[in-house]
This record gives sequence, structure tokens and C-alpha cells, in this order.
Amino acid sequence: MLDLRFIRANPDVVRKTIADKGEKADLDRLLSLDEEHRKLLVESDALKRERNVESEKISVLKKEGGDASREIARMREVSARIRDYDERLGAVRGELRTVELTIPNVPHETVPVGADEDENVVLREWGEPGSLASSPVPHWEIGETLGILDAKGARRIAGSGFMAFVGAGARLERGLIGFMLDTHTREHGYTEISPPFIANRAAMEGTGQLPKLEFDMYRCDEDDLFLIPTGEVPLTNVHRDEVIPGERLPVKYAAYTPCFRREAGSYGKDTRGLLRVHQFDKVEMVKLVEPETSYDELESLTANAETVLQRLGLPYRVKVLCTGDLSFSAAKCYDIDVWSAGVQQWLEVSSCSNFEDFQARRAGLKYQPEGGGKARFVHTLNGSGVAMARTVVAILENYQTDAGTIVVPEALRPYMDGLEEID
RNA sequence: GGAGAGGUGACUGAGUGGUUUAAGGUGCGCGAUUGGAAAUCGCGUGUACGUGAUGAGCGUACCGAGGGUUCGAAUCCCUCCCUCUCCGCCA
Repeated sequence: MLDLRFIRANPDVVRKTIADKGEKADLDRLLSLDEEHRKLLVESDALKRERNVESEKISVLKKEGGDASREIARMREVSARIRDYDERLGAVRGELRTVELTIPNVPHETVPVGADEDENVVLREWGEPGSLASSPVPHWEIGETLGILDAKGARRIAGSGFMAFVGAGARLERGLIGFMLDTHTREHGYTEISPPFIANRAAMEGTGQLPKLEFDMYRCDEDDLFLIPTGEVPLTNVHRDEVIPGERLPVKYAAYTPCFRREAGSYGKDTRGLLRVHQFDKVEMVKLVEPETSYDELESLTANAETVLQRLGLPYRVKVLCTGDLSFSAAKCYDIDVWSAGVQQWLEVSSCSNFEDFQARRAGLKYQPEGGGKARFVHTLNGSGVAMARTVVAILENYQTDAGTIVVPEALRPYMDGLEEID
């Protein structure tokens, strides 16, 4: 959510933002609602003031044993008008808020303007795309052959779009989680959290999943709770509606969580095997930082995710998203794609974003500056470090051998009892 | 699932219809005192919105959320949410 005063003072910036991001938001409607709201507010405040002043007079009159019936009759009328104003104010405020929630965050000045993902800019590449096998087969084939992926079993349990890992496959998944968490907590200074995997409506609104994505999430209607689509939700909401002492910043959390996504309407494209599933594991990083440092923190956050891929020896590239591909809430975002030799595709395994104070304003995330002064909104950042399913895809395809086995990346072996090869 | 208690400012804690413009305390800030500190004393210290010049000031709202009664609600009534305690069930 943007500051309404900012929008009022910079309508041109906001108009350009809406266009650049390809959002449909009616700025003119917002501005006129805002004006109407303020006009009503001034008038109703004046009436309320009158009521307060007169009420005190009535109080004094009564105490002195006087007759206040004339004043009371007059105030009855004033109160009726106030009620009328409050009703109109409520309606205008409701609509104002609805429109306000459709105004996207302003991109950082370094974000390239572009229409869609084709205009994202690749900043750097690491590693050599390739495989140990001369002609690697897709992961779903070798996974089934080796008996480490069981799509059929998962379908029996939950339906299509789910995956079960078996034996060394399950061990690989668990090893990756441990490896990533250890890297971020021991070397990158993050505090590990094991949060709830279910979140309430307020939390979902705090990070911006609601109202937009209500039907992309799995819901528990009975309790109005949602299965989290990303660890960002619990991690960012730990301190919701709280003022954090300045000396505790930066707050850096890392967590393993499963992620649940309905992916409604996405059938048919890139959905084979593990490419797009309704449930996948992820290690997520979240930072709450002072505004002045947030862009430096974005760079280090991205570097933290890259470290994981480098240690695993997986070739990747880092892109900066153009305005048209940038999400609603983000001011700047780097995507990290890993190369997978079997499906011959770049697969997104991490998205590292700076939301500036856009999320913080919604979620009520403030900090008390150390030197004193008013509490300020923190800047929030998050990034995957990294998503498991597609990382597994890349390992199964890039580390595949002509003998039909999978070599375990060295960094992972300590997490798999020293296992060197899956066969 | 059953029974009970409770939600007040950064924290604690009064307050059951009209000087509460939320007492008192703690914490915090400034000042006095001191060689310096502790203690003590004085003053100040919430958020949001509006108005105003992004200043001072002024105004309105906010005592879990929403609604109602009333000239007037933290205070009375209704609905909902949350927290805690005990019991039951349970990994």
C-alpha cells in the first residue's frame, strides 16, 4: 500500500507506475474519492466539535439543576446529521480503500521499463550449462527408473500435480533443506524459524496475498485460514503490528516451509514432473531493515541465494525484472533461474525482492530509530534460498550419468550420510 | 468440545454514563542538583487522519473489532474475534 499523501502529491509518478506495471487501477477515481472524503471529514469534524462543546455545557447546566431540554433537543438534531455524515464517510472510505489496494508499488529507478518477461535483463550468468550425461533424459523419467520419484503414488494420495519422493529421493530433498538452512544460518547470519504453515486472513493481507490471490490458495473455510503459498507469509508476519527496537535491525529470518499453490488454470504448460506442483518445499529468507540500507540488503540477499547454487554446482543466471514483469508489491526484484539439461530450460528457483515500505505499511511493521524520534516503517525484503523442487530437477538432470545414475553434488554428501551416487 | 476469566497508550495499571482533553506508576527524553554518578526534584513523552506552508497551532477519531441505546459511551446492550486458566480429547 502506498501512502495516500504520496499519491496525492505525485499523481504523475503513480500514473506512470500503473502503466509501466500493466496494472488496471483507476487513479482518477482514487483522487476524486480522496477529495470527497476530505471534504466530508472537515464538515463532520466541525459538527462533532460542536457536539463535544455543547455536551459539556449540558453537563454543567444539569449539575447546577438547570433546564437543558432546549439544548438537548438541538443536539439531537446535530447528532442525526453526524450519523448521516458518518454513513456517507463510511461508504466513501470503503470505496477509497478498495481502490487504494489496487495501486501498485512504484518501481525503483534502476528497474528497466518493459512490457513483459521478454524484456527482463540478464545481469550475470554463472557456471556452464551441461550434464554429466551425453543426452540427459527428463527428471520424471530417470526419477521413475531409479524409484526415487513416485508421481503415481502421490496422485492416489492427493491427485495430479503432487509428487512423492522415495528412498534416496526423499533423502535428497531432506538433505537439501538441511544444507540450505545451515548455509544461511551459520554463514549468512539468519535466524532459523520453524513457523506455522497455515496463516490467517490478517497475515495474508499483511503480505499482500489477499485480496488478489484468494483463489490461488488452499483454504480452510471452517476456520478462515489458508495454507501458505510461500514462507514469506509467516516470516514477514512474525512482527506484524509491532514496533521493533532499532538496535534489533536488521532482522534476518530463514525458514524451511512447504508451499501450497492451487495453480488454478495453469494446466498443460510446463507441468510435467516437478516443474510445477501444488506443493513444494522451499527455504525462504526474509529481512526487515532500515530504509537507508534496503538496496544493499537486496544485493546481499541475492548473493546468499546464489551461494547455495554455486555450492551445488548448478549453472544459473540472474535477471532484473522489468516493470511489466515486476510483481504488484515489489519495487525491485531479481529472479534466479537454474539451467536444467534434461528439459533444456531455465527454471526459476528464486525471486529476491525489495518491497520498501509497501508491505510494512500494510502489515504495520515499524521500528524505533536508535537516536529517538518517531517510529518509522521498516523496509521488507524476501527471497527464496532456494526452492527445492526445481533444484531437484536440475540435480537429477545435470548430475545424471550415461550409466543412468545420479552423482550427488559434493556439498550435499555430508547431508546424505556420505552417499556419492544414487543408483 | 465443556466451564470460567480477561482484552485500556512502549510496558504496568486505575477507571461501571458527563472537568478522563485516559489517573498513578515504570520506561524514555530534556533540565535542575552533583567533582561525576546514584537517589531526588521539575518539565515533557501515543497513533491515525484532517486543517495549516512538509512549522507552530487547532480539530476529529482511537480504551480487541463491528453495530446499538443516549444530548453525551472506555463505562450500558447486542454480535463477532483473540488471549489466558481448568476439564475433556489427542501426536
